[in-house]
Amino acid sequence: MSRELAKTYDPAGLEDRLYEKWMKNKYFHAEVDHDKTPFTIVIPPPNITGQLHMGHALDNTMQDILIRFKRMQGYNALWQPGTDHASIATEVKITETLKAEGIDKQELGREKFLERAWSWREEYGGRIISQLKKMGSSCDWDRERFTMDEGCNRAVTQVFVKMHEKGYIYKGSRIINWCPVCNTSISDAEVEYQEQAGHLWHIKYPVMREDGTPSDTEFLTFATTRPETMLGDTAVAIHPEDERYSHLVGRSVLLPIMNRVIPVVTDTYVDREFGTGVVKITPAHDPNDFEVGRRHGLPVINVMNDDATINANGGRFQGMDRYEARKAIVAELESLGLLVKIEDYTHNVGTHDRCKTTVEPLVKEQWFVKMDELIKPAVEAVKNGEIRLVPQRMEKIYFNWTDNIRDWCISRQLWWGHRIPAYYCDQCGETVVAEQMPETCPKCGCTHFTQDPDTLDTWFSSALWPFETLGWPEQTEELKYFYPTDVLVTGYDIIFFWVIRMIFSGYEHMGEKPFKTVLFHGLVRDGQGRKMSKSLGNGIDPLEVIEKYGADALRLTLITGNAPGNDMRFYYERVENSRNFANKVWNASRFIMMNMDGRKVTEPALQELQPVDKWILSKLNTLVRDVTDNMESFELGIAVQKVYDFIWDEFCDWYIEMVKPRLYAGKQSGEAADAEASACGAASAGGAEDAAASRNAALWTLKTVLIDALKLLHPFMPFITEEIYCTLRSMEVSSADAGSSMQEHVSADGDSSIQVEASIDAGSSMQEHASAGAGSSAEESIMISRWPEYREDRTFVKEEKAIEIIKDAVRGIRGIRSEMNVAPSHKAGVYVVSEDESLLDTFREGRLFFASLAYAGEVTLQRDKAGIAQDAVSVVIPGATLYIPFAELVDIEQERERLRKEQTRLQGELDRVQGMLSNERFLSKAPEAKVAQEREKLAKYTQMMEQVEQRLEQLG
RNA sequence: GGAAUCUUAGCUCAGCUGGGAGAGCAUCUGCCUUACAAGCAGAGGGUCAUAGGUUCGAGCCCUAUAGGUUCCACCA
Repeated sequence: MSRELAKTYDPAGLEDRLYEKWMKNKYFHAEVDHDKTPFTIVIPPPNITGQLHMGHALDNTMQDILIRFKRMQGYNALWQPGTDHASIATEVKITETLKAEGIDKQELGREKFLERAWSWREEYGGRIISQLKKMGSSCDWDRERFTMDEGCNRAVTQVFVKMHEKGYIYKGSRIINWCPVCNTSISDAEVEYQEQAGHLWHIKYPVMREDGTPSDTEFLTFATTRPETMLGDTAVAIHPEDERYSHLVGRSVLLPIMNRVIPVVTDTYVDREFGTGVVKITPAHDPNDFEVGRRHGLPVINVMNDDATINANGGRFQGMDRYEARKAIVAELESLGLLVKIEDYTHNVGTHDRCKTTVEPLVKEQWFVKMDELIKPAVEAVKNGEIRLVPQRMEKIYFNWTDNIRDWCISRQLWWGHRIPAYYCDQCGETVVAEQMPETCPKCGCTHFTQDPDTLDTWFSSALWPFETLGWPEQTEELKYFYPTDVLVTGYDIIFFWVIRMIFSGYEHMGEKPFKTVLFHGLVRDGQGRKMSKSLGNGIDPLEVIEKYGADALRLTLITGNAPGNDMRFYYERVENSRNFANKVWNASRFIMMNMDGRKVTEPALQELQPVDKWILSKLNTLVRDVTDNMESFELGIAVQKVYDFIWDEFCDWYIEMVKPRLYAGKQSGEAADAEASACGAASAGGAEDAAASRNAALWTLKTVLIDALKLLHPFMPFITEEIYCTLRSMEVSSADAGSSMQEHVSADGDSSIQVEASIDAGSSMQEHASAGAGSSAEESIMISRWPEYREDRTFVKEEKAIEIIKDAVRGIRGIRSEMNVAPSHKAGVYVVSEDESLLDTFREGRLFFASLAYAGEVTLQRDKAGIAQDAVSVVIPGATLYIPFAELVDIEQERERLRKEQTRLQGELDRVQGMLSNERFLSKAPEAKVAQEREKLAKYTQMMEQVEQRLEQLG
C-alpha cells in the first residue's frame, strides 16, 4: 500500500497541496476544441479592493459546483475569471490612504494619483484571487482578466464610440444624482433610499398684486422638506383644476429673500390632496420639479456647488453648507413672518449606496446612455425564455426595472476608470468622440484638443464582461466558441447594476445573448438573520471558517438546505455538521481501504453479488439519476442533500454494517468465520473459497459505490473527494503487478487491478473525454474522471424490496430491545414466522444481519409458531411476525398494550386507504398507478392487521 | 402607493411537476460494537399562520385576512 489516509480528517495542509496539484496539471484550463461542447461561466469580477466575504464564498461555490459537474460530464468547461477596477470604491480607498499620509488628492494631480492606483492594484489585486483559490475555485487562471487591461480598454472605447455614433450615447444637461462627498455624479441605481426623520416646513410666499407689489394679506402656503432649495425656486405650482387657487392662475408670487418674482403655474403633477395643494418648483434640485420646469419653460437656477455649499446664485448664503443654509433661511423666513409652522416628518431620503451621504439632485452636463431602444431585446429575451432566470420570480423584479427604465448616467467625476473618449477643440469647443485623439478639428481645423476629464461608470465596462473577456472586439476563436456563455451566477442585488446591462450589451454588440441562464442566490446573513456588515461587526470571515473547518465544510454549509434566490443564515453549528459529514466520508473510506489492504479486488460475476450488494448498487443507480437531474435544473441544495443522505444513511449506516461479517470472515481463521460467511449467502458449500468470493464481491461493491458517491460529491466537496480518490487509486497501482503500464491505458483489459475501474466505467464510450491536458488520465484526479451515469443493468427491484424488508425487521428488533432496555450483551434469539416461502428465503439469506445489526442470537425460520414461548415479544412486519423470547423480563400486559397501539395505527392506515379505494371518483379520476399503489397498501396493512390480531388472540 | 417573498418540530430551514409531513441542531434513553463519540442505536415533538375555494385528493393551486422580510416608486 503506497499511501494511507490519516486517522482523522484534517483539511489543513491537504487543501493547498491538492490545489497546487490541480494548477500544476492545468486541469482548470480550457482550450478551444471543436470536438467537445463548451460550457462557460464568467465570474462576477470581484473588486480589486475587495476581501473575500460570505457573499463571494457562496457565489463562487455555486459556480465551481456547476463547472466541476459539467467538466466531469465531458463538457469543455471554462470558468473565466477576472477582477473589476471598481472605479469609485477604489478611488475612495486610495484617497483615504493618501489623506492618512497627509496628501491631498487634488494637489497630487491626476497622473500621480493614477500611478498610486495602479500600484495599489499591483499590491492588492491578487489578494482576492488567492482567497478565491482557497475556496477551491477551478477558474482558468491562465485567462484571468481585468476590466482595465488593454483588451477591456479597447472594448470600452470602441463601444462608447459606436454607441455615440448610433445616438445611444449623448451628452446633456439633465438632473442627476450628485454625491457631495465622493464629488461625482452617480446613476439612479446607486441611490439608496433611507427613511429619515426630518421636518416639514410650511412656508408662504406673498402673491403679487396687479400693481406689481407683493400683497401683505394674500399668500400661497406650501410645505417643503428642503427649505434651502427655495433659493433656486423659479415658480410655484398648483393643480389646474384646483378651485381654491383658480383665481391665481396667470399671476405671480414673490420669492422672499431672493426677492424674485416667480410665476404661478398649473401642472397635474401637483397632488391636490397633499398639504395645501401648492408646490414650490426648483427645477435645478428636484427631478420632478425639473420636469415641471421643462414643461413650462422655467429657468433652471443651480444654487449649489459640488460640495453642496451654496453658490453665487444663493445670494448672501453663498459659501454656507446646505444644512447651515437651511437653518439660516428658516430663521430668516421666520423673522419675515413667512414661516407658518414646522412639523415632524419622516420621509425617504436618497443616499449614495457607497458612502451613505444624502445625494443632492443637481442639473449638470453629463454623458448618458439612451435606454428606450437598447432595452427592447433585453426585455424580449427574458419574456420569450431565451434567457432563463432562476428562480423565475426574479423576472418580475427584472421587468419592474425595464418597464420604468430611465437613461443611464455614465460619466463620473473620478480619475480611476476608463476615460471618456471625447475630445474638445481648444479653439472652437467642438466635441469629437473617437477612439483616439483627433489630429485636427473638423470644424475649425485647430490641432489642439482636450480630452473629457471624466471617467465611465464601473458598470459600463462590466456590462461588456461576458464577451470582452473572451477577446472582443477581436473576433477570437475563444469568442466564437465559448460565447454565449451558459450560466451567470450572481446575487439578486445586482440585477439592475449588472445583469440587465450585460443582457442589452450582449444583444447590442454581439447580436446574441450573453448567457442562457441566470442563477440567483440570496444574501448570507448572520445567525440572527441580520445582514453581515462592517459597521455591525457581525461578519464571518470565510477564511477563518476554512482554517478551522476546511473549505469543503464551508462549501457544503453554504449549499445545504438553501433554495435559489433565498437568503440564508450562517452559523457555526451548521459548519460543524458539514465538518462531521466530511469526517464521516473520510472514515468510511478509510475503513474500506483498510479492508482492501493491498488485495486485488476484481469485478465479481453478477451471480456472485449478494442481494445486499445489488440493493446498494441499485440505490446508487437511482441516486446518480436523481442527483444529475437536480444538478441540471440548478437544484444544488437538493442534489447535495441526496448525496449526503445516501452516503451517511444508506451506505455507512446500513450497507457497511451489513457487509462487515463478510469482510471479517475472510480475515479470520477458523470455523466460525466460515460458518458466518456461508450463512450470509454463499450458496454452495465450500467454505474458504466461497468466503473469499463473498468478500471480494463486498469489497468490489464497497469500492464501486464509494467511487461513484465521491464523484457525485466532488463538485460540492472537491478536496476531500480528491484526496480519497487518489489514495484509492494509489492503492491499486501499488497492488498491481509491477511493470504494468496502467497510466497509459486506463480502459485497457488485462491487468486485474485495472479491471475494477474498467468495469466501473464500462459502457462508456466517452472514457477520456473529460481529461484536460496532455498526459493526464482519469486516475490522477477525480475532477477529470467521468461523472457517473444511470445504467439500466444496475437496477435490482427484487433485491431492493428484500433488503427493505430486512431493514424493517432489524429496526423492529432494535426498537423492541431498546424499549425493553435489553443490554447489548444479551443476545436474544429471534424466530421469524411466515407462511410465505420466498419471504422466508429472504430472511434465510439475511438472517446474519439480525446478529450483526440487532444483537440477535440464533435466528430460527419457521412457518408457524410452534415451540415459541407464549410470552415472547413480537413485532409485525409485512408478511411476517418476529418473536423474541426473553427469559424473565416479559410483562404480557405490556405486550398487549404494544400490540393494541400497533392495531390502532394500522386501523388508521386502513381507514385512509379504504376510504380512498371506496371512493368511485378516486377510482375513476386518479392515475392508475396511484390506485394500484393504494391497493398494494391495502393488502399489506390488511395482512399486518391480521397478524397483530392473531397475536393478540394468542395472548388471550 | 406598487410588487415580490415568507409564515412547516423548541431553533434554523428543506419539501423539485398536488398523491400517506423531512433534515440539521436542541431534548430524552441506551451504547467507548475493532471506520468514525466529529460516532452508533432508539424515542419524544408539527391543527404545515388563519378563513374560505378549486380538486377524487392541498404544505404545495386560487381568493381574502393577519404578521414578518425585501425590492421598486416617491407627494413637495
